[in-house]
Amino acid sequence: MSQNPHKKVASLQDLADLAGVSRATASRALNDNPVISARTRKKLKGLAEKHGYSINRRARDFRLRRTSVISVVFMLDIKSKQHMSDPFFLDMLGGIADSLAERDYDLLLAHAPITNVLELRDSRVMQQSDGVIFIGQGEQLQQLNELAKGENRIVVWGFPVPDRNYVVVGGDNVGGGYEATRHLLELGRRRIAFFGKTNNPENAARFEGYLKALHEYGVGADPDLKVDMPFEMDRAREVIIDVVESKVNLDAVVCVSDVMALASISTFQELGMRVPEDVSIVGYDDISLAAYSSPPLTTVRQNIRRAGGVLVDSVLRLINGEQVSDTILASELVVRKSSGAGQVSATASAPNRGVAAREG
Amino acid sequence: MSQNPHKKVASLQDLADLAGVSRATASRALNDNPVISARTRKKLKGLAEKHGYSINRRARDFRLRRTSVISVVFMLDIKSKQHMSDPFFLDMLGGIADSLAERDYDLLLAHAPITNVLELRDSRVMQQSDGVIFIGQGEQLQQLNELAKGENRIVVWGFPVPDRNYVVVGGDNVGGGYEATRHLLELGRRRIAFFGKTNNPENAARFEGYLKALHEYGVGADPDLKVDMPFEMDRAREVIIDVVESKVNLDAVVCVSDVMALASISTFQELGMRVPEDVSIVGYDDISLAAYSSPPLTTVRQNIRRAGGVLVDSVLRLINGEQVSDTILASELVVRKSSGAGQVSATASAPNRGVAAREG
DNA sequence: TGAAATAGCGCAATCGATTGCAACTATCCG
DNA sequence: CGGATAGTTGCAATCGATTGCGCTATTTCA
Repeated sequence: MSQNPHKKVASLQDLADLAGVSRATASRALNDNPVISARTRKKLKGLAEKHGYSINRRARDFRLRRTSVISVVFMLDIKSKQHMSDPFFLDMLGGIADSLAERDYDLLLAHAPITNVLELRDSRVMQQSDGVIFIGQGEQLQQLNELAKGENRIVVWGFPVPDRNYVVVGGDNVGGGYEATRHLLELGRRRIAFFGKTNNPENAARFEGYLKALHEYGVGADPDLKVDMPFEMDRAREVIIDVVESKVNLDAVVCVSDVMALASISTFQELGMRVPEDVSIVGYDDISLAAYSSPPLTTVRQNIRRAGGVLVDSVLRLINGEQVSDTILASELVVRKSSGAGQVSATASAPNRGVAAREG
Repeated sequence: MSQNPHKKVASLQDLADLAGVSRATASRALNDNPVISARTRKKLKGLAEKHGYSINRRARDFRLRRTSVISVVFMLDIKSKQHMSDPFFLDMLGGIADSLAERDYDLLLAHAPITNVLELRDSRVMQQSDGVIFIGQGEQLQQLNELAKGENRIVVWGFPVPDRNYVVVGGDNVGGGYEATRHLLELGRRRIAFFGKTNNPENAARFEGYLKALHEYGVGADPDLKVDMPFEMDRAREVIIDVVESKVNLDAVVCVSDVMALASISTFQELGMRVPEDVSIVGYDDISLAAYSSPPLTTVRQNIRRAGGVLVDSVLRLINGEQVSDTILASELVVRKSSGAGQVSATASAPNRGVAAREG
């Protein structure tokens, strides 16, 4: 009945009046300040509940000089489709958004200026948020590092390059590249190409894993088999066609993304090559379509949603003044067979969740 | 040299002191209040520029009792991959994020509670933002409408169902379904299936367009050809297999999404059917992979980024107290041929951008 | 029993802006 | 030359919370 009395309880003052105490007491009671007696606290919390009052986050943030906002910056141009259409990013964003919501933070979404990340310095991304998560390092390692200098609230999804001013959370790219390549080697392939630009540290690490596997199996690395793929799929196709027409001998491909792998499959098929009989392909990311391509795509899976959680966790701990160390999340090779049978997971590289000691 | 004088100019008061005026004057000057003389205004703006001062948005928002935040709610569960992995959503989100940034608004990302949208009522989505954009109506038309009741700051990407309490921006689903089907009819197909759940108004509209085209060509609609596809691709495959094994005669398929179309293609191929020789398929959305599948996918394209802009525009006008009417954005059939040649666009359905008169 | 310690709460300043109203200063005109 | 008018600017309240400090009772202990 009296669920909602006469006037709305909109502010702390209203609530305090209702309880016959001061605003200060009301504030302390709701915040579990131990200086307030249990009786008073209970009374105020009860009233708040009853009248559907909850404290005004904006006002509190204003008073406490914080924003309760974390910026998320995609380092890949959100306008051009270069990479953004990759479902990978949406999964990542979903993971981050959920984790932030749980911690009662808002999310400010942005994409990096293509020319220079430093332009962000005077933007809302840096000025109106408590912390920043970058997805990918892009090709601007220097500027990103410069931007992070002196700040202590920046976390980056990517690769732990030396001398950085930010905390890194990343997949095990070396391990992923290694497993992907090893899988092909185990299948008996020896002319294994690497498709992808290695001008960013993540792909470079995957390439390193690729080389490592080759070496381990005593297979020499042929420079012709390292193909610098553009992000845009139109142009990637052209490059593939070039490669095939130049008679480079190849029987397998490690791709830096599923999107590229799928595009490669269809290009090869159009050129009259059979997949996987003539050329066997491994992707990266395990996007949902990977399972339903023909043939189904074997790929390296990263636990993206979990990664989102770790990113959030790291940035919030940073803000909180804690020491935070980097995190490398394990990747997992997902092997799929054309047989149409189910999919089989195998070999996970070692997890390595480094957590620094917390200090009171 | 004197780029950055002694102490930081952090507040309006600092700036006012510097200029020898009051805080009030400083505020008015920066906000181009005409009551301030040009000389004073220029002086203050100059000082602000010189000292890198910009007004504190949080404080302003607090004073003005607004948030400068627009919530974006995905009506498809962001956790399960059901539909979320569809690149469609990321494109949409990108369009919205950019438009909001241009208008100096923040974005609060959320996904709808699966059980009941009404749970949002007491959440930050409704309470701590100035307006809300829903992406998709989900299957909760009633609750969504209930939630929107009395509010005047809600815009939904979807289908304009009758008696709604919100503004709708949507694609021309009837037109899209129609064009897709007509394309297949023109190819001589007559046993055209429709793959997709029609329990939401958008897909129902596409189905309506499908029926319309059939009717126009004098082809009867066979209930067996309307297949209620689950969102999850694993189960969708099973359904396709069922359909094929039940010997339903079909020579073409209209799919409600590209993801479903691509999964269908590979399933058909695995079952030994040739695409497009035996069965011709049309998708919906034109995700980037559509162009690079084998065979390349003919599909219906919606201008997603533009849609994002229109959504933002609509919700901001609503907040501003203006009258806003619904918008239906044209869709376009993108025809792709297996030949490997370029792609050809054809036939756009009529645009229909309804804009209500603005009132001073 | 009286002084000191403690518990519980209120006063009032503060965060950084906006804005109605009052006040002040030129300028203008009869 | 005096008052009216218009053009500028300042005063101070306000948005909704948090928090240092001080003030009363009440309890504790010698």
